[in-house]
Formats: sequence, structure tokens, C-alpha cells
Amino acid sequence: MPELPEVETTRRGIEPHVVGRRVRALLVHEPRLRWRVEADLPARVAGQRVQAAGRRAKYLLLALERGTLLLHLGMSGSLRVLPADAPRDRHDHFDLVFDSGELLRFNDPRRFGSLLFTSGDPAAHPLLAALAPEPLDDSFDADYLWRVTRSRRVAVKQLIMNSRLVVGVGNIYASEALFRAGIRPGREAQRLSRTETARLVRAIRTVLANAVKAGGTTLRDYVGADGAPGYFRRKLQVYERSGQPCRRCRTPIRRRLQGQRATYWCPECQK
DNA sequence: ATGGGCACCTGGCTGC
DNA sequence: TGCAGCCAGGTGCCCA
Repeated sequence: MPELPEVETTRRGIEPHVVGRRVRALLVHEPRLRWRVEADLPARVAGQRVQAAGRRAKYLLLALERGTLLLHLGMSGSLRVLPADAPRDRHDHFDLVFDSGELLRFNDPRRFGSLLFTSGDPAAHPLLAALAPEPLDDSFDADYLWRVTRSRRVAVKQLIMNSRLVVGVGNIYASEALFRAGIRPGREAQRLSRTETARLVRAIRTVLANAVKAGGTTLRDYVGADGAPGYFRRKLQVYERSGQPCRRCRTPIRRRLQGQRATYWCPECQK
């Protein structure tokens, strides 16, 4: 589900409720997530104060006094801040209970999400070490995208969804960014011109930033930390709009599968 | 090195 | 109404 804007929206939503709070308990109701939650994790984090709520790509990083919790929302996960006595329902898999009387609750029907812990530098964690630069940082620029697209024959849509090359862009925003850049999703990455890579970088940054401003995109189950949906859905230009008229030129939006994922584009606006 | 396909899991919707 | 089949905001891993 969640791509960078949804994870960032979640981060901003939880930050004021968790930073400075002490972990009273970690209650694991269902350890069978993407990776099994380690049995000794509750004992390791109990009593520690949260020092920061960060994000790297689609991972949330809760910095504790001794170590960092790495959370991933997978396809269907969400985190909410709730009163400590809020009743649990199906697919609520763990609670991080704070001394404030609130808790951070993870719900994830498909259980593709994860809860991991590292005592060292989180950036050196195997899952984070090889990630590409943050798309909203200055290091993600036209030069960078130009360089990594050379000698790559994959379709550009698949390339921008590869987290070793570009981070934070998932299935929705890949189609949206390519629409904004005027580039067809099936184009071979290495055949993009210099101008096109520059346009694509700008499009990715703009789409992600605008989606963050709107609180992300809610298609099905995504909610922010306060339970509110994201409002970027109404700004979607192509995603899940196949057959509907392009908002720019009225040509029907097309859909096809690319690497087993649905791709949407306007055959007129994108070349 | 690169890229393709599969796996992990549940639930909602479609069509017979 | 029931059920099979398909689809869904991700991504690590195995193989060619």
C-alpha cells in the first residue's frame, strides 16, 4: 500500500505522540509478519525513551536510547496512535505502549509489514544499506538518474520502482510521475534522453511532494496515524483510471501489466 | 551485473 | 448463495 508519501504522512502523524515518550511495553499479538518478530524484542525495548521518529525510503525508524526499531508497512499496513485501552480488532499485530497513556498500534491484514530492531547504525542494516538516495534530497538529481539509466534495458517504470536506484516510488506514483514527465512507462531506461531524465527527476519529486501535502493516497485501507485517509486520490491523473478520459487531452487512459504490476498511461500525452 | 519470476498473506470483487 | 479466479500502495530471494 504505502509508498513514500503514506509513510511520511504516518511519520509526521506519530512523531508528536512518540518522541520523548518512554516505552512501557511492546505487546506482540502476532509475530508472523514478513519476518518473524523476535521473541526477546519486548524485553529489549521496554523502558527506553523514543528519541526520534525518522524515515528512510519506506521504512520508519524509531530511534531509542539503545538501538532503533525499523518498521515497514508492506502493502496493507497502517500505524495509528490510540488510547491505551482502545479495543483491538482483527489484524492488529502489535502495540507499542507508552507512558503517556497512548499506544502505537500496527494493523496489517496481509502481514507483509515488518518490525525489526538493530542496535547499531540503522543505515548499516542490511535492508537499508543498499538503498538509493532519497528522492527529495539534493543528491537525487538529473545527473544521478542519467548515470543509473545508462546501460539499463529495463522499462523505465520498473527502473524507478527499483529501490536500489530510486527509493520511495511504488506502483501508484511510478505511473503518476511518468505521466507528469510525458514519458511512456514501457520505454527502455537507457534510451531516455538527457532532457527526459531531468524531467523525470522533477516529476518524481513534485508528485511525491504533492502527495505528502495531501496526506498520501487512500485507495483501500490506508489511514494516517489519526485514522484519516489521504486525499491525493482525487489528484491521480492515470492510476486506476483506465478507459477514463485523460484529464489533459481527453484520450482514454490505458492499462497494461508490466512485470506483474498494473501500469497506467495516456497514449497521447506520453511519448 | 542485470533482469525476470516467485513467494509471502488476506480480503474484496467479479462472474459463472 | 457458493465458489473459483483475479486483483491489490512491497520487496527479498533465487535463478538464468
